Amino acid sequence: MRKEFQIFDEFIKSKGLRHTHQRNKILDVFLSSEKHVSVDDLYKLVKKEYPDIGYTTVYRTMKLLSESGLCEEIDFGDSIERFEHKYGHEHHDHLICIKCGRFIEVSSPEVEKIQEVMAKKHSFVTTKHKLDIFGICKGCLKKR
Amino acid sequence: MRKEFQIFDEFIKSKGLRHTHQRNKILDVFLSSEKHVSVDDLYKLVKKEYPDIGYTTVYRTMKLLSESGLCEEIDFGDSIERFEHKYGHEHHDHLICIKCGRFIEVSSPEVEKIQEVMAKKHSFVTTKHKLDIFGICKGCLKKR
DNA sequence: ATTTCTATTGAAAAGAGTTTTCAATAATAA
DNA sequence: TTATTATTGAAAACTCTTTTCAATAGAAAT
Repeated sequence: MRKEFQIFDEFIKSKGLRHTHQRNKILDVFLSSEKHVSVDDLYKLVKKEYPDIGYTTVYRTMKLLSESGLCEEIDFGDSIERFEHKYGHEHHDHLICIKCGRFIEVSSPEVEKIQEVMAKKHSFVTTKHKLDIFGICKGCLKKR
Repeated sequence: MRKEFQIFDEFIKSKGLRHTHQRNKILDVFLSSEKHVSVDDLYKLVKKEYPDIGYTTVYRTMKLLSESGLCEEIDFGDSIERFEHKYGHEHHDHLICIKCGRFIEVSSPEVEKIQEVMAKKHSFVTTKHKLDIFGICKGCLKKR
């Protein structure tokens, strides 16, 4: 059993919630999709394998997964909520193509430093940051 | 007359659009509010001075201002579209307080460098970036 | 000035995505 | 097995954004 299921089990227990087939199946489908999925994306994926699971349950389960720390709500500025895998994934930033919408996950330890410098300067206690770099990707450049 | 009105005039002309009282008044109110306003925020401000101007017109005028380069649509992740002054304002990043929602505009030339390094690494041609640093501000820290 | 043409306006409706409601059902403890 | 109550799914309600459409008002031509 993947570690993620244990984490979710513990979260469920600690909150006094209940185990359900739906929740397990939704977590399973989420884990097998290594992308940034919206509720609707995930609902469609879930539907393929488990047609009886409703949209609302997917929505609510994703909120629980967020709370449990297994995923994180991200925002690419298109007003659609997406969920990113969090367990076993280092913090990273995004390089987003404004032509095709594809993105690359990148790491830059330098940003951590900037975060700290800014924090000191303005007496903030910082918790996290989000850096999105926009541009045109290799593929889209070729197409021209 | 502020330079912004000239820019807007030129934009209007170049697009074959028309001058209207409403558009001028909305731009005027926007310029006098040095904050990040949502359409609704701005509508309420406009309403105070010009009660006959409708929400839709405010909405549409902000789209025009964005096109003309006088403002930029920004996104603090709360699914509300906000507009930031652009003319006469350097690019900056945000230090956002997760307690009170207030933010500080900060500059960090280092991020530009990171952007370029990332670009080269992944054969991207980058156009811009967006860095939001989250944390707890001075004021909120004191309140504890 | 007046007429003509058509961009603009504001109210209302439509969209799009998110969140809540509620009766039926299913998970857990007794 | 029974009792309790969290969960589910469909539908409705919300919230913010965008479009529609008939009436109005700019701007150009007369």
